Amino acid sequence: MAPATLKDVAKRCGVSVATASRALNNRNEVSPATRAKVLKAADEIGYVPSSLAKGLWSGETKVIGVLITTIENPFYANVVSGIEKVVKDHGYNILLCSSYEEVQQEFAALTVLLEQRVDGLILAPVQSKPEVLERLQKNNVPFVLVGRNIPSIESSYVVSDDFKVGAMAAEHLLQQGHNRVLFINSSRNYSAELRLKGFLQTMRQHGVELGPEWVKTVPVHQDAKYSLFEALDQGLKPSAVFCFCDCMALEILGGLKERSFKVPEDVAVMGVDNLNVTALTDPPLTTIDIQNYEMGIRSAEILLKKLQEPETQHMQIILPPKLVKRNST
Amino acid sequence: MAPATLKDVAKRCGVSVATASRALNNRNEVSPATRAKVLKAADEIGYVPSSLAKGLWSGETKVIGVLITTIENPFYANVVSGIEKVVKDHGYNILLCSSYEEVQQEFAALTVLLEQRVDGLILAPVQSKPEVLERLQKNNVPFVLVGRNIPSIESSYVVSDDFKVGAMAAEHLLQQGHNRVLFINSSRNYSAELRLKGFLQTMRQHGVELGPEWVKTVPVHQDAKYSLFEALDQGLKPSAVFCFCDCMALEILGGLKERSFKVPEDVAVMGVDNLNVTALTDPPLTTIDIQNYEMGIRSAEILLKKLQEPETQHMQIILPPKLVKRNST
DNA sequence: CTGAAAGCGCTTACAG
DNA sequence: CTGAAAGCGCTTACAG
Repeated sequence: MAPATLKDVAKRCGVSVATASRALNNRNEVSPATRAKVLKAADEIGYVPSSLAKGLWSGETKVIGVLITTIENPFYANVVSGIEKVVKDHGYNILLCSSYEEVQQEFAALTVLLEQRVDGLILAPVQSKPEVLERLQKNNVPFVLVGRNIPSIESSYVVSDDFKVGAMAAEHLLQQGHNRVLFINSSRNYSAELRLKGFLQTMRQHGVELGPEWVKTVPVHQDAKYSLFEALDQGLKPSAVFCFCDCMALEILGGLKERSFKVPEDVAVMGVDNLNVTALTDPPLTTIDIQNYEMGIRSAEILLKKLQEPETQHMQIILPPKLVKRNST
Repeated sequence: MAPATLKDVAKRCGVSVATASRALNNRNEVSPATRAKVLKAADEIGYVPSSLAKGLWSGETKVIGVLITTIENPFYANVVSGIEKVVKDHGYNILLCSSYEEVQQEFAALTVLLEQRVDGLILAPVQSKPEVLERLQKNNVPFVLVGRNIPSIESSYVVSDDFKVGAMAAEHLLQQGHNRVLFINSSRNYSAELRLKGFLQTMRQHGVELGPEWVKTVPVHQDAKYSLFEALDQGLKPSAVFCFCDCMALEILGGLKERSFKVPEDVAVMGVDNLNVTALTDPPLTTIDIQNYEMGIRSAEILLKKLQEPETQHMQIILPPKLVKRNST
């Protein structure tokens, strides 16, 4: 049985759909008696207005698309949670899509989001190429990048100072006496590029030149520990491992355990994201806090502003990273 | 600028909207030449069909509502990930809502989901009362419960054998020599009730009678460690703590650390969910695997079946729990 | 204060 | 094979 319609409500209390609509939307042209009658009828038959019909008319769906790599990464769970907190208060809902770090899936998800006529979009793009954003611009959908920027295109974004993240890690590890540092990096998104750049440059400034064998890019859908194993099997003897994110750092912790390395005595490990659990791992993980939740909050705020005032200038927020020293380094 | 419409496409290549529609939907009444012309025009102006208009016509939105407590709990991240994997392959998308364990927010989210005319719903209900489900039934929306059942109403669900989860924990802890076990439980959802029942009954069967002071219910939005502190401050001397879920167990681990208890020497700890991180905590956490991801998969499969064959009987799946013994007990 | 009518963007009988 | 028309469930000028 199809859901009740406005027509059903109108019929039940003997008014026109126009009047029923006005009564339910609290327009002031309706007499109190009529309004009461309509509300009662609507309640009795459990009427719930259709966002589809409303959206078709108004041009807005009250739905925000959120396109991330995967919600299984607690970093994004934190971000999404921040987004949700903000948009919910303004009557918006979240349509969640995942790219799983695959360009193709990202593109497919984007199509879905456009079909659903989301009012706006918050996304963490898979790669640093502009195709996806160009499509969004072409379709005139307001969007905000979160966590990762795409440098070749003008847009709003909320990111961490990723160059500094890399530099900060290098400085910390150098200070702890490490110069044989393996960098376990993500695939080619811009944040990964910047962190690498900051990391290598800082190492170099301190006289440590790391060849390409010291940088491993983890293939999508693969446990980071295999990248570590690959390095070890190639004869590398890292005294520390710096990971693109805590998720990878946890995998590295697992890999080191498997190969009977002690952390931090044999090998130090550090990550990025300051996930909740990192305070409780064995050993507690040194990491860099990049304000995950805050990123979600800010990106949502910017998007809402764009929705309210379409002429808003692009806004760029770069949050300062903060070292969280624990016992893994 | 509003998105391109079918009318725009039709105008651009000089056909009627009817023909344009048929060409784009691969209906076989269209001549190849016309079809090509239409597809070209659609591509040129970046036409993306409106799900709103389609949905209004067809009565289906291709959107599945997912209503959980919070995506920040990795258990639900796993579940949602499983759901997503299944529904995506069938052209469905996920509208994600959170209740934050509040009845009121759950109800509000439900309204939103109904307004958006989701084709179906997968939810982890906040409490074990039937109001929410009655509303769904009244609105004739197919739904599947995941993780938590509501016993007073006939429905489809995918859950763990929660009584057994509690019993299993009790048996394991008894076997390790514990009879002063503090149960840190969730608020009154049915899984929590069942786990408690299984736990207490098994303890009793082994001659261990635990008074109500040995069961603490964690208030919503509060770190579980405070419930532990409360018990300790009341003079309880637990030799072990069993937690409703790993999230709480992690918080307990934190609390014990804070109060300088050694785990498992001073106090043993165990949780439920077998979250990824539990293998890497200090110490690695003993837990019970309840097949989080699989729950998502199965619940989505059932929902899809209901969508395809509305007359499908209710289906109940009770997955067997499995003890994962690590070093925290 | 209320109703009939038009229209939001689609799809599909119904004619031709 | 193609088009004009009706309708999905709403909202809002336009009359009255």
